[in-house]
Amino acid sequence: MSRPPRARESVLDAFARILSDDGERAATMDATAREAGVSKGGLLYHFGSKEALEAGLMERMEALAIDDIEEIKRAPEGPVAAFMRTSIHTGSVLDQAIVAVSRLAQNGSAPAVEALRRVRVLWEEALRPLAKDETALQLILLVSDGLYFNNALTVGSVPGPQLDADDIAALIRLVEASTTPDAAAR
Amino acid sequence: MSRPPRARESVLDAFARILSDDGERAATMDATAREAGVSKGGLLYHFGSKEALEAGLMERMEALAIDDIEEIKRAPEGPVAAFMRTSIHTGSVLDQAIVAVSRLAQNGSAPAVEALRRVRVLWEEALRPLAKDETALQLILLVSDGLYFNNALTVGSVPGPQLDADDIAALIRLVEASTTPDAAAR
DNA sequence: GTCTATATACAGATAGAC
DNA sequence: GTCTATCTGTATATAGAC
Repeated sequence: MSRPPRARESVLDAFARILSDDGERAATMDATAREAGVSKGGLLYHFGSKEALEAGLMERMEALAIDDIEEIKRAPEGPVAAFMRTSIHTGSVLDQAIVAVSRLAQNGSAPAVEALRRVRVLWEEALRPLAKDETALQLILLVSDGLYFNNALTVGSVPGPQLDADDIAALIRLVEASTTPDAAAR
Repeated sequence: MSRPPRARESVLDAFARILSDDGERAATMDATAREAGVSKGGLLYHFGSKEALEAGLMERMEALAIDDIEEIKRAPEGPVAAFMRTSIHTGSVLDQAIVAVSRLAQNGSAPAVEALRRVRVLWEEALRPLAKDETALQLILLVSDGLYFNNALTVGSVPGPQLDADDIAALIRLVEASTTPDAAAR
């Protein structure tokens, strides 16, 4: 838990940004080094291979997800609403990390698929006590996945389908009404 | 509308299969030619560039989607249930084409993003008359997107989270109850 | 229409100077 | 710790034979 070197963090920032904004093909070690302001040799001092760089990103994503789940549990609007609200593109570091890792997963990285699945299980466990049954729980998670999928399609300068704040609020009310046992009693 | 050459179709089959099963990085022109049983030169006779190959795949996806929507409209179980059921991984050619194009979209292909958006609009238009309001319509589409996202994460031999037939049936009932005006009257 | 051979560019990774 | 220079493999694309 010692503070990590600044250059190492800059490299991870750059790698996540390029993966999420421009896609996996663009996220070369060369482009990552340039964006981070270091040379390719400098990058390779901190991450000895592309695989190691990807592993570093996944580790960061899981740490951010664990923090996020603790925040969501204490959210005044309730965990379900907070979870859904943070599933739209907020531009948060966690958001970016999840989209970045999902790009790796979709290009054949088994460790990335496993890391995403672990995070999904953490969310399931946090939200299960609030859902009226397993089907309701899956509905909440699938809507969140759908929001992420739409975020993830937005590459380069072409925006995907967008929902505004009112749309999201209405969607959260509908999902809560369908999935939580005491929705009518609120 | 003349019948397309067999070799051309084989190439598109192979390209879609590799994109969907192994990811964008694996879907090289070399691997596609090998899988289709033609040489690289042979492939390049039908598709003069990678861009042309991608465009060919998108055209096929949109044609399949248009057919699929007509089928869904006439489904005995109702369009919403039929739409959701075909959103899980059925291994259909349309399924494979959509996952394949979404891999291109997530690697920076603007035409792929636009093609997927056009298909999404077709689904919206087909399902809108059945949803009680716009929020309900978006819920249906987002759950479908979520199912696709989970399919899409399944690369190589690592399976993503899976729902069995009973889970899907329960999910369809819950979504229909939340989104269609006459659900109680059934 | 389909093939082989080849040109050009760029990826990941190594060696070794500073 | 960070750099430059370089090796090796592989991607897209072209040229031209059959």
